[in-house]
Amino acid sequence: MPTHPLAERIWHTVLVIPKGKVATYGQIADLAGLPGRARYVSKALTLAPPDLQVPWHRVLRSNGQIAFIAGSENAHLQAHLLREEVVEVLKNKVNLKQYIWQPDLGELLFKLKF
DNA sequence: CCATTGACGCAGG
DNA sequence: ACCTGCGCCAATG
Repeated sequence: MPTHPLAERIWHTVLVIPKGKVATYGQIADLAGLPGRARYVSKALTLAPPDLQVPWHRVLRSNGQIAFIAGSENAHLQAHLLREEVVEVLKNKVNLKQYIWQPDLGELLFKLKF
């Protein structure tokens, strides 16, 4: 079982997104200290061990869209999980104005130890 | 070692 | 709103 140090930073950052809020891939990369590596966030999420319970469904594209192809199984699952926590999903996308997570940096610094 | 691959982002047109 | 190209870079084969 190989270990993924960079991916772990991503996982822990995503774990801090509150229920009912969403973040973007780029935002998570920045907060995790990996600016410009939005693509890697998606990769890391696929590697996340299930027992960690990473709320991957709270991560969206910079325009609020669900990254999976519209209509795909994954897209439906993500939309479902979001609606379960009262996040509105219309046309495969979320209104970021309304649901974007605006973390308190002090708290973030406390919760993430890097 | 070299090439390809992404659950991306952004600037243009 | 839709499309195209380019930058990005760890991981994979």
